[in-house]
Amino acid sequence: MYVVEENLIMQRRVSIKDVAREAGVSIGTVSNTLNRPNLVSPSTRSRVQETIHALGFVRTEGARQLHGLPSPVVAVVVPQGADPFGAELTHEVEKVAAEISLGVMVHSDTPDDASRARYASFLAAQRVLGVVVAVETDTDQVLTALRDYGLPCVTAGEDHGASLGYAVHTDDVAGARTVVQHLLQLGHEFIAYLDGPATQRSRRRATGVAMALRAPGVAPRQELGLQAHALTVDAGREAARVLLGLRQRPTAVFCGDDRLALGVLQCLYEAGVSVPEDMALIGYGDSIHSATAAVPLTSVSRSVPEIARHAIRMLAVEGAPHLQDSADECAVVQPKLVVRRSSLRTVIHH
Amino acid sequence: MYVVEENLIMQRRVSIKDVAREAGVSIGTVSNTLNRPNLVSPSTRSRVQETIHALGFVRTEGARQLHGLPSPVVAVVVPQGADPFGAELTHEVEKVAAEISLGVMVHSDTPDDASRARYASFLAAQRVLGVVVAVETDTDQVLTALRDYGLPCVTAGEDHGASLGYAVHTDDVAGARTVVQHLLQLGHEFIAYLDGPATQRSRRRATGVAMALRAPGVAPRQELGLQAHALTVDAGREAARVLLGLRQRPTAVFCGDDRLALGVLQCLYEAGVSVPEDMALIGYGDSIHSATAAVPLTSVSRSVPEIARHAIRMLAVEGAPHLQDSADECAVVQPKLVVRRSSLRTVIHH
DNA sequence: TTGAAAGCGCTAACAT
DNA sequence: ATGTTAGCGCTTTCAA
Repeated sequence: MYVVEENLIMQRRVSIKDVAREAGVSIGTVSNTLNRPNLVSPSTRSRVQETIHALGFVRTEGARQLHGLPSPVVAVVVPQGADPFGAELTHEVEKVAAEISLGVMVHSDTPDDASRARYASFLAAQRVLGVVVAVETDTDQVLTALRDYGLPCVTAGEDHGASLGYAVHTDDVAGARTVVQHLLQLGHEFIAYLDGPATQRSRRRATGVAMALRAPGVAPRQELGLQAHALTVDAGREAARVLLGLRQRPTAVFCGDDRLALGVLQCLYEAGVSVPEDMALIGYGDSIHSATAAVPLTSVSRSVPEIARHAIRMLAVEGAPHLQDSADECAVVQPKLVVRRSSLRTVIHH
Repeated sequence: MYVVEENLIMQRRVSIKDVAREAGVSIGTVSNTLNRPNLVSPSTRSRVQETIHALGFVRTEGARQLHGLPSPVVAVVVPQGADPFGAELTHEVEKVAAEISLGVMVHSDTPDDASRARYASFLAAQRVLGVVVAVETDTDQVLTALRDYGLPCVTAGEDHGASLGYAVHTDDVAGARTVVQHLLQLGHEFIAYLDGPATQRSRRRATGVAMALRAPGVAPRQELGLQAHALTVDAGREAARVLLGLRQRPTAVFCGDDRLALGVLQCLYEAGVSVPEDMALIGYGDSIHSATAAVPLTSVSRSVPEIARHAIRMLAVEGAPHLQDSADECAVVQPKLVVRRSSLRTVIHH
């Protein structure tokens, strides 16, 4: 208490020295109390701890790092603008990181080399443990920028192309296949599949769709593939107009992204087409939008919490290079179909 | 180049010393080149800069802080779980922070003192410049925890109670009033107002609603106040059922939160009540959900980018205590009504 | 314009 | 079990 007041006036931080002086021990003992308590006698230990508490001492992380100790911080890079996946991943990474006392920095990616170099060097200066990269496009450029500064990276959610390294993503083939299997079980005879511009992920979804449709025992049915110009609500709405203009309309629409599905839903609402009665609608990603849509959307969960857990684990491994020469690792998590009202044939009132 | 290879093998970081040796100058000169380039002769300066580049040298922020330099990092504390406002604010804070080369750490708040103390001490150890607090409830407890560790705080969006300090929020009285004025202009005769549990913010909205309805020149009309048990989609859906059970239904519903409005929309959709034809619907917050809802929602934007800008400015001021004795500051930003289809009397097809 | 040197808060090796 | 001490990478006087 006595010294606290002094500090309030002097505006000087309480350092390990102050604790040492006040507790009548050396700074080495204070450091030991902090880092290797078992080396300190119980009586001294508790006295030091009390002093620490009384003075409100908090370690300066910066000073620890000078001794090569890893900084307890990871970074997440997400696309600029509203991105449900990026937001959810950030949140989940933060939760996992907190469990092992790691902090999380966020950076949004601007698609330009200069700004990438800027945040990469910033993170390098902060000596962060590693970076979780969750950008939707340009993944390779982002990875290159970060690795230029020697930052350990793990790609989350998106595909990395040629550049190898740690990565964790969802099994989109399985995800898409499950959706179509679900629709087939419901007896749909005409299924439309709407996805965005070709990416590794959309190609995997297309594969899954095809696998389900061509599976042995599945009778051939009507199908239609549509490509939206982007993974946005607007693009989804536009695509839906095409759908509604058809001579014969599909009885179910599977969208490769929740945002597309939301756009489709907007269009159907305006046109007075009921979901799921007139048309079933399924999204992908199980973003925050799925459950809160006017008609709660059946969607495929990418298991973001699992992705986050893998990512942090990989970074922790990189941080402590046990097997420096171990091969590049890539984890794949299984998606989960979340069935909601938008694909139910019989309307259930809860 | 030569030394780079060595470092790759030795796994040792390039320090200011290496640069000095390689460039044939003292470390003081390197430091000056970095921080006060004008004190260094052009020729030396460029030679040092080249060496820095060649060696891939990046300053260790931690070492700088030992000299009392402020850490270029701010933190944001948001509620745990999906919170559209928290997510948007984090994103906007990050954007503003990046402009002045500040990094951003995120922490989600768990409503328990121990975990609050944990992240507060973590942030204190990181010597962050300050903390933007954007929690929905328990604001005072969070502020107390952070201030216990001497962290400069600014409350964003939510109200702080007794505890003073920097704060920035939206003028909710004006926001709510604008909504009701909008509905009155559209000729609505029976307006329902649905909000969550009483908070300072909901009380301000109620005031705004009352002001608009009791304004001089406004003829008395039918009105109805409803209170949902929480600001969630589910709570909104439940409340909407009450609304639909009424002998006479309101022609417009104003919700104190977008999530409530989404719930109402779900219920109306199931019941076959068209928005806006049968019932106008307005939300609050202009979250990501507003524009993407099946019927794009008219809502009140809280001007999150402005809030973020104020918050960062306040933190920067705290960081550099010019006027230590200046009074506690509180900024209020004006909300904006964003009109979308859900409140349009005539349906416009785009 | 530059270099030398002290010291920031802390850890860890070493001495006692 | 505890104290002493040499740095870690950097900034910042102070001298030259």
